[in-house]
Amino acid sequence: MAIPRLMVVDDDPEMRGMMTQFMRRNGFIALPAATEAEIKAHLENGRIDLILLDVNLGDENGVDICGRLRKEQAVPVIFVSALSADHQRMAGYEVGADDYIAKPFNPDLLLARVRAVLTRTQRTASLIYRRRVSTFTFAGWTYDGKRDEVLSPSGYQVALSQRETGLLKVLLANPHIPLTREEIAAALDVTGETSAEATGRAIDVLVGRLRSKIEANPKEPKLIKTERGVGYVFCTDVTVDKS
Amino acid sequence: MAIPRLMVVDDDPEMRGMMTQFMRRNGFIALPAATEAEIKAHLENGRIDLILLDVNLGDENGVDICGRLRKEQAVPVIFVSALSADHQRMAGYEVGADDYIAKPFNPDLLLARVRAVLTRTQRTASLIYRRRVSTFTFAGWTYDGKRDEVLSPSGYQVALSQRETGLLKVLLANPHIPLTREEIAAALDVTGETSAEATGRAIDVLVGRLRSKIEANPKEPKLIKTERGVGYVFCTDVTVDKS
DNA sequence: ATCTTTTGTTACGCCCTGTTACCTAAGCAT
DNA sequence: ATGCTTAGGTAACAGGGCGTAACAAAAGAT
Repeated sequence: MAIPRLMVVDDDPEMRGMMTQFMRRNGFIALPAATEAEIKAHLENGRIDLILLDVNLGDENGVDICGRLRKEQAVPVIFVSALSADHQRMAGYEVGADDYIAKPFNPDLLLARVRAVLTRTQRTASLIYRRRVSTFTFAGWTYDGKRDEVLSPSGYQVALSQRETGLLKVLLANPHIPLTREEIAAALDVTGETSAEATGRAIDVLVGRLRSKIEANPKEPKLIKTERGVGYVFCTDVTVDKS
Repeated sequence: MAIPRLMVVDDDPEMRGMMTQFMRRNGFIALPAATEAEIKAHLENGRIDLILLDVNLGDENGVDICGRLRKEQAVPVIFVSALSADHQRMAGYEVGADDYIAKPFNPDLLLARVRAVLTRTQRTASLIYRRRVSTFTFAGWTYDGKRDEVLSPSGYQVALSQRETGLLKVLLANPHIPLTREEIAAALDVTGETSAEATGRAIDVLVGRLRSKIEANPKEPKLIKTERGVGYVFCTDVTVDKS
């Protein structure tokens, strides 16, 4: 994909310049901004893949700005703060920040988080538009990419519901990558398996149903593992035979 | 196909700009408009594939405008409204809106709806104007494009009713594309097989009858699949031998 | 006019899917 | 270890979508 375009928002000129330079030196396009007006200007002037947002912007509050941004468009935001107090962290997450990092930060850690958020959002995007018909193989199982059924290692046909197939597709597209329930729900909605906003424990139940069909022992899942506090991972290699 | 050209109609400059930018960033051509005059100007200056229309346009009412637009030309319209009241929603649909979304909206959801409407209208258009007489082959079956019968893979003649033939034509014209019951009904009426507005479960029954004639095992359809909550798909490649 | 064929409607039942509730397992502090 | 708290598994339930048999209405055919 194209070079990621970041926006660095900080009212302290020195910090702002430092971070901008740092991100540029590491291969990103970085645009500095100090005020909400500048943020908006940048957002209107071109694609922005990620915002590094200082929590403390003098008169303006970064958390509030983030809240407003997230209501309008889905730009990923990483909070940067000099105050590593936990309640701040919480406030940030509730508004919909994608991550949080405290000043002074380890530059490598910042890079890692930025890349993580970028690949995460990229992932969902790639997931959404992936519609190719291919045959997938995992742990002896086969899925032909279109039918609502899988072939077990012993060659048995196992019928899946549409929703289960959708979940399987999402997992197959993201092997070894832990997916949150929100990501799964979003992918299922957009890929058009069915509509319906995911509320409550729907994903848990769905995972359970799929496990009961493709796991040898659903009590001890080998394919779809639970990442406690995070979500689910499909922890098997997947080979794709394009057709 | 060409890049879709959208028109964003909203009297709030901020909202208008934001939505315009957002659609542009996602690969569309987006033209902002605030008044009915601007709408008309844009419509006259070039092709418009879809209008995102704010319901509340100060003095003018979006619903009224939509009604006038639809009388003149068949531009798809998605309503955007800050008021998610149901009667508003209904009013929108009755005028002929193609979809409806409430502010503040999930950007991904908006994108999904826009894409859905665009492919839907593109599809029906191709469906309506396809009238050529050709011979179609699918999964060993043959349909000569005019008679009310098909030849089975083993060469048997299977008589179809007019309505069943119409459904088959619609499906043949749209392989691998899920069609809603409304789309099917509309296509059946427009292609002139018979008239009659589709009410209730007519399409379901019709699909069932066609399945019983051309599916080896109607209980496990291989040709006409059900897309739960959506409609039906003809999931077989179709070859067309022009005559 | 009567019979036959086509086509839409209704009703019933099955299956899919999200919600709820309860229980167990995993952390965590003491 | 023991008890407490919370996340996750899952059975049971409910609502709704879909297949389809049976009926009714409409259109031809004889």
